Amino acid sequence: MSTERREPLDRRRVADTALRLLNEVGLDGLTLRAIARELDVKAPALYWHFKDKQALLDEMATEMYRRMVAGASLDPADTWRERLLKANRGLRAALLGYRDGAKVFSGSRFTGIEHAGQMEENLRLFTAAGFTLAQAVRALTTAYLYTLGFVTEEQGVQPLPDGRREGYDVNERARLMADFPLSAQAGAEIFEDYEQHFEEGLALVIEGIGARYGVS
Amino acid sequence: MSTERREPLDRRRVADTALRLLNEVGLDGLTLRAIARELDVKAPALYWHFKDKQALLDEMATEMYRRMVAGASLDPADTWRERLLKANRGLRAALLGYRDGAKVFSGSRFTGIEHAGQMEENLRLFTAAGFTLAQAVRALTTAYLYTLGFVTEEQGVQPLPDGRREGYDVNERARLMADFPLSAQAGAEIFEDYEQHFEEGLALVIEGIGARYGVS
DNA sequence: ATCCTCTCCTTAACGTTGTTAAGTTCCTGC
DNA sequence: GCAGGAACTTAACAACGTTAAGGAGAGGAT
Repeated sequence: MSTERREPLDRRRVADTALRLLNEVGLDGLTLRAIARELDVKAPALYWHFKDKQALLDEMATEMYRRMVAGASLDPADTWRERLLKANRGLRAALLGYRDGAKVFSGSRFTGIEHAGQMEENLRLFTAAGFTLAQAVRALTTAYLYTLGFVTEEQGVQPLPDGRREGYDVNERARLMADFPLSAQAGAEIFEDYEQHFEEGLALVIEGIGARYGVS
Repeated sequence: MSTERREPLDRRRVADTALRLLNEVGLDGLTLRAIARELDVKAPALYWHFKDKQALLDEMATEMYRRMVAGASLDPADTWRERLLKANRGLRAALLGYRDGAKVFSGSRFTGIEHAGQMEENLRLFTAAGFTLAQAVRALTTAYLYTLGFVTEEQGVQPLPDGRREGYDVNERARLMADFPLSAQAGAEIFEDYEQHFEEGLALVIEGIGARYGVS
């Protein structure tokens, strides 16, 4: 009777399974018991590999980042503008790839220092393009924080790729805001077409970097 | 023996107390039982005023916003640049005023439409300054999302006004990153002097708005 | 062969959490 | 004096993160 022993878990496999489950049940439904069940193991077993749930979430965030980097085609010959566009579009896509992706990501910390590779590459490209190190850091983080804020808000309104959480019907909203004509009219500008609005905001940030730091 | 009856709670008073408690115990410690205790009431009593905990958090976010608006000195004669500076500095200060303020804020939704007043004012100022409505919305939200992302990250590293969460010692970090010289050197640019770095990023966004939309 | 030790997991349990159901008290209008 | 609603309490539930204790199996040393 099936004496075959499952081979031991490791942090990566756990994080991998947890990320898959995240898309099915969301962050609220992501309990240690549910993750353990998926791995054919009991919940306390996870404590052999992680000191607590936050450590598991940290590993999930790190794994998200690994996949993002792996899926990115970063050409060392990119201009800094292209790099900023690619990196932040890639980040947004990566976060949107998971339910509550932005929340998990921004609530966690990377395990290890793998992420430094990508950062180093970016800083190298920017300094080579004429930025001081301080300017490079400011440019990259400002765009990064904008993207993180954007997707956080986006996923707050649209937790799932399809469908919209209740309370954000644009017509209903406009009716309530009859006394605030501009705000009412702005509804479409806020709650529709996130793709294009993200691009526009990112363009603003990039434009600002070019203008303020005088780098073309 | 003290036949005096406490006068009934209301949503505002509950949210007010919860916000005060938030600063003492943080979001994790903010349980319904703790809030109720503070109000000299049992936990289920809160369900008379709120349908669930999220509704209470929503009211807290709304109250945070109310206070922010009340504490802001928005001159209708502001230039759009001054307005963006004031509004976003004010937002950051408001969020930093509470432990986990950014998390509570971005995880919640406003109750009612009070917030539309401020928004209307901003849109009016921007359109009067020559922005189209779409541009005005994009300018305001881009800055808003940057600020939200910034403070979220800031409070992730520095949950309390003083002291720093473990794992972010800048020297230790630099040692680990010996193989990534630029990243190592960038540590100070990332984890020190949030005040100034916030200002610099905000300046970038504002500069981008001016440049891209051709409004001086 | 026997014993030891280390890895990896299970069983059982603890305290706490958000939430619901049912009952209680007090005030108001008729 | 009675009905009814408003504003609570008491009691309980299932589920959660986490800990303590122990057990199965592999590998090496004696």
